[in-house]
Amino acid sequence: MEKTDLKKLAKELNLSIATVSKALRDSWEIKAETKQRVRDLADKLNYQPNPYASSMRKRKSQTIAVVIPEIANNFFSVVLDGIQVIAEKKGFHVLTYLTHESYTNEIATIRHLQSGRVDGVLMSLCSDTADYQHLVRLKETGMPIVFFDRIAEIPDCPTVTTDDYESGYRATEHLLQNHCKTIAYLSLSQHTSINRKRQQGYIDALKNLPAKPGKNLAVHCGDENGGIMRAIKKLLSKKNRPEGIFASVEKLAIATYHVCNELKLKIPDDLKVISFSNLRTASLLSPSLSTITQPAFDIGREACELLFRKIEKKSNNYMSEHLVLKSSLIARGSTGPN
Amino acid sequence: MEKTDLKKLAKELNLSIATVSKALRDSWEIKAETKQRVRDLADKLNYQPNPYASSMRKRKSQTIAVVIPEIANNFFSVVLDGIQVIAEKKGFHVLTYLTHESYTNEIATIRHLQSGRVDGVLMSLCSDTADYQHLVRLKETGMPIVFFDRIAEIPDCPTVTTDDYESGYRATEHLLQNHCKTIAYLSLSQHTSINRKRQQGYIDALKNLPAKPGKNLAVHCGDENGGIMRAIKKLLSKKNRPEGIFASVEKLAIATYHVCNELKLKIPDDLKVISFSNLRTASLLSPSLSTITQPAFDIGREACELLFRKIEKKSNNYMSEHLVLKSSLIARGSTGPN
DNA sequence: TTTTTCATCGAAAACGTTTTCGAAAAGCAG
DNA sequence: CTGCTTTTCGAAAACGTTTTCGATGAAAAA
Repeated sequence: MEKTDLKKLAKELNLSIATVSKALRDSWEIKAETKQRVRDLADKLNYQPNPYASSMRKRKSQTIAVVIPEIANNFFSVVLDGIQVIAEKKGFHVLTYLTHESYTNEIATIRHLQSGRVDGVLMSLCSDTADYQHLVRLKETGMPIVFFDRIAEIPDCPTVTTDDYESGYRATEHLLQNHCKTIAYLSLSQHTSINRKRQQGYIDALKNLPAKPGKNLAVHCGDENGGIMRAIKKLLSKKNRPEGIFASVEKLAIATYHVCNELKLKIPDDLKVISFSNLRTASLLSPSLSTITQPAFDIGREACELLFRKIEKKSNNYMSEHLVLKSSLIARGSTGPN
Repeated sequence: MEKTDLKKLAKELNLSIATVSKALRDSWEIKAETKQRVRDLADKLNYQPNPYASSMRKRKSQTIAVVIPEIANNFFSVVLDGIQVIAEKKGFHVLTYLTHESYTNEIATIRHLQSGRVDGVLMSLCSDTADYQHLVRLKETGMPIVFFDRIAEIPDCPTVTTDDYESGYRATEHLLQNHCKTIAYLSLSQHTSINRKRQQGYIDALKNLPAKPGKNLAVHCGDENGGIMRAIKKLLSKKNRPEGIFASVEKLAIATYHVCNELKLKIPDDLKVISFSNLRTASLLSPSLSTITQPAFDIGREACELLFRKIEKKSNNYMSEHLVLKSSLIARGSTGPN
């Protein structure tokens, strides 16, 4: 069976293409009976309008792009889930692009997105993106962009984040309350917006402590596996190793667990650990992992809804919105007193 | 800055649209010097060809669709990673659709895919899909489809799976060797292809045991959270509860852990557990979880490469290929003797 | 010189929609 | 029967490419 298009329907029905098109879009200029005839045949021949022809004519693609550093990561995959739910509800299609934490990949992807393939972009920066030129250019073409989690500080760009400063503060405070005298802060890179905020929360929490632990131990581990393990092992092998670890991303907490196994360090006795994480199995780990958990699904939902607000009324020049959702600190065994 | 198209470039360069188009595609009919002039201006004006116009004219979209039951799941997100890597290498774009384990969603999605929005489809069925009509119809339009993991038994459709029967057999055998007298098999649904194979492996392993444990305890839990927990709790509350659990998907193992916590059952003393799973934290769980781990990334890669072989030479009518990758059984604490 | 080839380009027709605008027919008032 | 509105439809132009085919002039062959 050949694909059926408007022309075929028109010929079959002795109507013009224009009439068939309008009938299918339920236009008022078409008689009810004609509409029915058209719909019946369209159903019978399983007519599906060609989205590319339609997109070209209407100059909109009914498609959005999601650009994220990685997908094999609970946080991002749950965010994506939230995005998909909203997009589907709006009848939009979702193209996903992975930068794999590579700045050059990010630039190439963003550059491609100028083509008009999508009507809007949802994005989280890769860890070493420090320059926003490519994003500014994309924005200047009129493309609606909403950043989430790892945001770019660009004027008039809506963002969805969590209360990273407060969470960083609370996590550090939590470790201090559990009698850690020295606390190391682990991150992938110092460039990201969230890292700056989380780390600032960490620093300020340390400052406010009456008995200052003094040292500001911030370790930037890079984003590839070998480097991470090495950095952590080095940190934990020092004679004056920290008593607490605050991991700014899940991956670092997992690595810490593995290093502790290797070095025969017992959590939480020898080392207490807390981490930003969306692991659904956090409570089942040995020991269970204390986490600051971000509302990933809601981040996706909200970011997507924000984007659609931009897409639907281009004319909104009221201030760009910055949504901040709350993370929750869940204390578990890895920071426990026992 | 307005978007630049071929017309604009042509006018600027005093050339025809045709010439500009051909120059950009490096056609032999265009003088080298002209090509350079065109490319220079295109770069300067940041020209990006309109993909929809191009797709319409060339009647191919450079896009593939991935249809999966869920994304917030380590297995599927890693598969997606593998797919994306290959697709990007080929210069293709990836549309993802989630069925959320809903058959009606699946039908609607597949129906939409008849529109020609994509050049090929990679798919894993949702758990209660028992009828393949919609897929057969899509295939009959000439759309290349490759199934992975949860496959549809359709003639001439390539598939990528793992050795589910053997793995089911080995997992059961492993529990038997660790002295489980009764073993329950947990699955979401009895409909899926993989479930049939895994369960058959389980059944056959039980049969071959000299001292037959007799009972074939297969429990189909459904796919929503409440039901799963309830089914497992009921199973483990019976006085003659099984000594071993073989979970056919990760989600069921996690639920089992939680139920055991609730019922104060100790793994592996009171109950041994093994599960199909791609959890990266399996070794860090309490106790560490014995798993049959599928090569998710490779499944994605291979499925995508198979799809591209179909897409590139439509004329391949040699037998459809069925790739079977090996899963690996990793024995850990949850089936341990201690 | 005339004819033939070659190199380089442009005109125009697609691809399948959507939309504007005008035409025809039908209804209605006068 | 005339003039007017209303209803229903179709012709045709766009959207931005790609591609076929013919045109042009220059170089090569006769």
